[in-house]
Amino acid sequence: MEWQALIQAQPALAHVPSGLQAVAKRRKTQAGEPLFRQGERPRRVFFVCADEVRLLRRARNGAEIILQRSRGGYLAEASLGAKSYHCDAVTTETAVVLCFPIRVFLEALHEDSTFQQVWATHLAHEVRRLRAQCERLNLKGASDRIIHYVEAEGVDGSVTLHRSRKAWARELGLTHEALYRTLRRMKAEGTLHVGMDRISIARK
Amino acid sequence: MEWQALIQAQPALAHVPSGLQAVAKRRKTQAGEPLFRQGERPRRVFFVCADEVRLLRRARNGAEIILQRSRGGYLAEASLGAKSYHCDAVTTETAVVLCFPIRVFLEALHEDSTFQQVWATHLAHEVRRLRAQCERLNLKGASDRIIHYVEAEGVDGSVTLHRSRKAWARELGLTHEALYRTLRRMKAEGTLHVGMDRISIARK
DNA sequence: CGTACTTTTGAATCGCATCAAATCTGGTGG
DNA sequence: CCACCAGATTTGATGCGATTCAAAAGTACG
Repeated sequence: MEWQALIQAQPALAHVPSGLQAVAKRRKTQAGEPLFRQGERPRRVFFVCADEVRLLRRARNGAEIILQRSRGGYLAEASLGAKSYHCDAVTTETAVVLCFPIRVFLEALHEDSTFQQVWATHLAHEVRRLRAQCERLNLKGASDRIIHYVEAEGVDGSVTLHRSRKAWARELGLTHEALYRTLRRMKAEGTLHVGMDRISIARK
Repeated sequence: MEWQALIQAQPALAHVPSGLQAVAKRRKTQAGEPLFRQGERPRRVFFVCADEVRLLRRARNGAEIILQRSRGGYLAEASLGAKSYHCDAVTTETAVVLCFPIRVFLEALHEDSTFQQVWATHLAHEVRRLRAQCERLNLKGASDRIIHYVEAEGVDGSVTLHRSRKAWARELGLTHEALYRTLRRMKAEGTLHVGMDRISIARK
């Protein structure tokens, strides 16, 4: 497995100890293939490299309750101390994931204090990011969410978008139509500077 | 400081090593008092015991960007590895917080492997909870959010609410009016069983 | 008993989702 | 090179549902 390229594409994989790298396995899944099921004893930790994996529960009324949609990053971090998975993990498309045996992962955390610290830092950053996103999603107006995103995720009132606007819209909890329209309006109002992939808030 | 009572009220404070307990200080703040400011070097980690503390940034256009509203729990976990705070922390009312010196906190994490593990587990659970909440807030309908909440936060299609419905509405990203109305409608439809503080989803 | 807050219901408004469709883009293969 | 296709981008018209404003009744607490 070519870890150089992996880390290049996924910075969150940096600092994974070599012993853990050695036992990690890449896996390409079929669409709808389950990675694990609710109630099973956790045996692996996953990292989503491409496409999408969903954590979900089946509600009593038949509905699918999506707990998380992951398109990159660690999956089910909480399964590291848990006795059993508390939800299902299924791929919506052909997904590419890394599989780490939980036992080795825990050993690595326990023995490698650097990795331990990197892991805690990773989790803390994730917590911060998610809390900001929750606050953002609590805003009702589309323009409020856009401004919040730029101020919270960007630097000095300016962000670079690395993905399509459609994907951005989904992260903002808006339809792409609403995002396009609001961007146009804010640009016209002079509230926002909109470049190809650079969005800035007009100062005052 | 009576830690027994504290842990009783705030389970997240369990497993804090005695050495760290010893140097923690309780602090009652005035309304609007800043705990720290953006750019400062982190010196303390905080735990909100009562009332509310907000993390925010000042946007260039003058708006206050709320990154997090905390009404209980650790605050600014990410400041543990950071060179500087990346936002302001201000109290909206008279708040009660615990202050831990960061240096001692880091030492405790480094030397006490149990605490280290408890901390990582705490962060992982927080990540899981927050991801579920983000998915929930992406749902457009009020009833969808209610069902999602019950299935994700409850057990076997049933939750016990420990706070007022008004507070619940805010967590769901709804006005309290919308929540009351939707609960009434779902109860009438037979979708939901609504008790005093117990909400259950009708099975099929 | 009065005050502050939650709970509950009503009516009107507004903004986003939805449906629809045209244009533009990058990539694939003939 | 051009034809073609899938996906992103952009704009329009419509409807629904949550917000907003308003107000009344219930509840906890000193």
